[in-house]
Amino acid sequence: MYDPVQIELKWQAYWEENGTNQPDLESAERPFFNLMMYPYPSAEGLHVGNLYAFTGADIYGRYRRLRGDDVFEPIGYDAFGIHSENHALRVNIHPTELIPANIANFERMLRRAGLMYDWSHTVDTTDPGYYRWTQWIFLQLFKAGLAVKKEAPVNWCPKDQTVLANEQVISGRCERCDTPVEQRLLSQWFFRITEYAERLLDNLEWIDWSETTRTAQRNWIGRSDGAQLWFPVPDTEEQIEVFTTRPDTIFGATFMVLAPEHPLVARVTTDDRRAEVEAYVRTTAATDLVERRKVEEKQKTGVFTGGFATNPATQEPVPIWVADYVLMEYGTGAIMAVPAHDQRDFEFARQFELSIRPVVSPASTLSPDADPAAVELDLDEAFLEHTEDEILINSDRFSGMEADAGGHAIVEWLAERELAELHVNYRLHDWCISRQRYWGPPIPVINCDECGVQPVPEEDLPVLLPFVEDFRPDASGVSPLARAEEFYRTTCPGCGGEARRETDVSDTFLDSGWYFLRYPSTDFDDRPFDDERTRKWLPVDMYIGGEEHAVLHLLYSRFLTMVLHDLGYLEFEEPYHRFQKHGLLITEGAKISKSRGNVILPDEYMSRYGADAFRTYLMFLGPFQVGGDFRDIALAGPERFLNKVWDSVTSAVSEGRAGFDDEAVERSLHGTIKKVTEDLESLDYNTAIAALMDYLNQVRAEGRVPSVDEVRPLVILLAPIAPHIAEELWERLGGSPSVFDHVSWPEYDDSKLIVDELEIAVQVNGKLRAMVRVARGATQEAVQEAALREDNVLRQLDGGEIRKVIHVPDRLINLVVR
RNA sequence: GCCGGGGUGGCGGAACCGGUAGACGCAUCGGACUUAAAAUCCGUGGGGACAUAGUCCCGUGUGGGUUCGAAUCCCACCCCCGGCACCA
Repeated sequence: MYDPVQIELKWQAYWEENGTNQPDLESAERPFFNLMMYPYPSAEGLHVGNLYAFTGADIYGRYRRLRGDDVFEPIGYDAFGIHSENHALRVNIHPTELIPANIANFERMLRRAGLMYDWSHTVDTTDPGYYRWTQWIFLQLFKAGLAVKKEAPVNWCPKDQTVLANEQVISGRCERCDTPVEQRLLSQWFFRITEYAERLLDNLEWIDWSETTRTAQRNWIGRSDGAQLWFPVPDTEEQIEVFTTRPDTIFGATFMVLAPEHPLVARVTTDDRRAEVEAYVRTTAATDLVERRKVEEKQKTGVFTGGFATNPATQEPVPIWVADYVLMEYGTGAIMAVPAHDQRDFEFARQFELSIRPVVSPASTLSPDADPAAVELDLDEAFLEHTEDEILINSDRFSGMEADAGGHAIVEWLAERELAELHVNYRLHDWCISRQRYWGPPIPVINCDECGVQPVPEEDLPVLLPFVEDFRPDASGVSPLARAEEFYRTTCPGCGGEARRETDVSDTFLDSGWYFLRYPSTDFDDRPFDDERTRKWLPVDMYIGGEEHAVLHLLYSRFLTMVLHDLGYLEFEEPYHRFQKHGLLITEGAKISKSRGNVILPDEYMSRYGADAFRTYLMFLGPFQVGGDFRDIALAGPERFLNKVWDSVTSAVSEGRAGFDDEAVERSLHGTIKKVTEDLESLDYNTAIAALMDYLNQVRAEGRVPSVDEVRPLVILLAPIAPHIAEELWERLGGSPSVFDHVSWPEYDDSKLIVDELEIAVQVNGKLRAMVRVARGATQEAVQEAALREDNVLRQLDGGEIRKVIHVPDRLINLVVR
């Protein structure tokens, strides 16, 4: 009988010895780079969710290989970062010890899962030979003016006295001690990704990605078209700049609101209001961002500054308020408030009894003889929706105009006085890459009192992460590296004087932003990526990964690729030809997580059923791109299926019959090849497996022993999904190993799919009443004649007159009597 | 609130462009083999009515609509999952 574990060990050893999975990176003729998102090597080991994703990607790679491509399928480890560091803190083992052990464990598990990895080209982001080039990329951005240092708020836990990453703040509280988190201003490094916002958005039009992923990126970049407007502050030189998507509503701007951090707050505040305003600003600063943005508590807060600005359209003075519902990091940090047409402004106006002036209304709701420049309206809530016939009202000479056109006219009119211009605003922020942590690549700059910020010379890279026994973040709010004197004390590359190294490390997303560029070039240690290798293998042909990275990782890696392209290092500006997301694996209807205690260990299942059956099951339980429900009882199906495949092929071999003696089986074979080919191409693995099961059921019908020719194609079609058993059976069929080296994908013949006679559905008034056998391509007359010979059809017709006949050739006929 | 995905037997899920709903598999039940069990094989398999083969009615979240014909298209609504969220 079939012993999966033995066979799997045999073939894994064969692949390893013969370099089966290592394409010749120099001379491959049809290079195909099949990439999957590399994992973070957790202490728990390989998660079934990881394996689900890798298996799905691997099947596609193996399929391409059988189609004749030279497939390069590498794997690596995203081993730096907060995840790894936090885990090290929790178990109190130094990451330099913990991470290599985790990686070794991962590699062991990955090797037994039958993945087509080229183990001679792996990447580990914590290897100095890798992060040297991560630092190099930082330097290229620095030199191009795309890496800048500026002040930004960070999350600060006053009890633990440490900086927290956003991921560590759970509903405004520290994940460790539950203390409400505060904001602190720190000087940090940013990559100016906003410079690339438009290009990142434009290219989404043509890259071959899942639609949902492109939509997610579009939303994240968040382009808004509108106008920049300036509200002068009387008796000063100041103007308050605002961004709005509704310049058409400017006549309804009855007050202004500044974010508490806005630089003009102090300037516009009058002396009698100053104490109150400052108190408000201080309170806001002490509240964390997450808490501050909770929208559920509808109560708006804010204070009047005592100051006024001039509405450039009405020339009326409008009061200036400060409120935390205006965010400094979006737009200009100041708004013109139009309570009649913005729900937030409306609520604020109601609460503080500010005036509300409607300026847009559907024409149909106004009385025909009313003057649109003087309409009285009482609103219960802001009027937001757009109607076909909306016109401007109470807007001086623009009243009566269609709203959109009116908005344009208003901007043009104000532009003459340099008080307005059209403007595009993005939700996307610059990418903060500084981390006040230990476990990451040190940011390669040196601060000199004389020369200022100096980049580390490229020949001095890598800046090694020193071993620091106590890697805990501390009260200072700076990286633990700031306590390592032998690390930060250095000399200035400019003047040679005493200087201090940057002690922050960079974000993990910088490590993962370029790892795919490294894979083909891991054998070069004097360059991040070799030009020739890169030209041959990149951009990535197929990238499969989780939707959770739809924005951050996929956006950052697109950005870095564009920058490296602009700097002349890469010929392409988009890193991935095709990206497909995979679905989420759940179990018994619930999300898989450690806290639920329903984590599934692939190791156990692979020992019990073999990697092939486990792979087959994972791909069979639902559509790969949607996900599915893991129930271990259902593993029995794929296990039986592979057993039957084994049984059929081995008995076919011992009987040794060739050819096709059953026309129906041959036809079914061609149908199966067609179906499986199409399904693998579109990643519909569940239905591909169903088609293989179906075919097997047919060749085995009534205890039949199939011929060798009937099962040989089956073995090849199965190879991407269950590679070990396919190798073994291929060898037993007399093929020379590896099946992936010596075989081409079966072709189907359309002419073999044609049947002479088929069953046609007969409907009466749209309801199925009978099936009739007719010749293929039978005419409507012939089909109708056959249908009218059926008792049941005649009974349903009940002698009535046939008023209409719908005939779908080779499929259905519908007789309408009514 | 906004964006995206989804709701089909006891369960996981099929169904191209509107054309035989429930492929394939799991579980169940019945049978064969066996001293017995496991494994294996054969059969059953949405609900209901009349009914021995059969025939009819109902049935793809809910209510309407378009059509000869709707799981599929349109309108309104309910629920679930994921992401974003005071974005001006």
